[in-house]
Amino acid sequence: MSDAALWTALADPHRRAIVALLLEGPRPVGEIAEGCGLSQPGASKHLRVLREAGLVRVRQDAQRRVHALDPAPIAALDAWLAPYRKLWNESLDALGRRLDQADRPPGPPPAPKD
Amino acid sequence: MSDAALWTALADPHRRAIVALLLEGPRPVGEIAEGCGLSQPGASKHLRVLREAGLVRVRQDAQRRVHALDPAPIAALDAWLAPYRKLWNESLDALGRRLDQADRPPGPPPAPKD
DNA sequence: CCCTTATATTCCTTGACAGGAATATAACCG
DNA sequence: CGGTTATATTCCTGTCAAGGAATATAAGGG
Repeated sequence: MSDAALWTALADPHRRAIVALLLEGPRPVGEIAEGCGLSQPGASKHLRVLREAGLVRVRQDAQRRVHALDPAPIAALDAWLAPYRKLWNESLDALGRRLDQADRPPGPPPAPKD
Repeated sequence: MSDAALWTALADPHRRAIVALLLEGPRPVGEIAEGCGLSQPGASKHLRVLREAGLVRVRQDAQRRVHALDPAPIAALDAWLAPYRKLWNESLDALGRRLDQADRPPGPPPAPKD
């Protein structure tokens, strides 16, 4: 639930692989294990972490437990990212301006760079 | 540089704090340490990780080493996030539809979306 | 040059976590 | 109920990363 849990959940490459796999659709544990080259207990444990981070939800289907992505935490990540995205766009702008200048070397220097 | 380095760098809460602080502007190590409640060596070590992940770049100013965010990895994160964002938007749509239906239980189901 | 400031690195200890093997639990089927 | 499939949990072990203390390096100032 906490922000920290989300980050630590996604810090593991196997768990990112699981998440990527689940993007294609819900899957039972067995398929996830096979699809990611994990042992069954391994998959189970990773899924637990993902579940506790809220990234995944489970639906019981007979003996199978079908796991699916929960979009909410993704939104949280997106929100976290937002302020930085601004920074990134600004820097693209700056790059654009710099390339622009490169075309016409002479002229008044805009502002001291550093 | 690798994707993994980026995730593990951001997995640590102190490092996320540093990144958040640097969002407000470049800072020398000392200020970062103080601003995040870290020891000086602690800050130095975390900054190293961030640097190796490409999240931060350094400019030398006399004895001080001024650290600033590098926007590129943020863009990488954004790219990673993109496919999931679609999922998230779809789910918002679905929620909207469901609420819609709840208003008028009977009636012909709306046309398949896509 | 010595001294001070600013930062980096090393060493060490501790705690978290991943993976494997074995076992426990749960749901279904005859 | 006994057996079978599907999944979860436990125990153990090794690895790795974080934090603290001490020290090294670098740059500047008198």
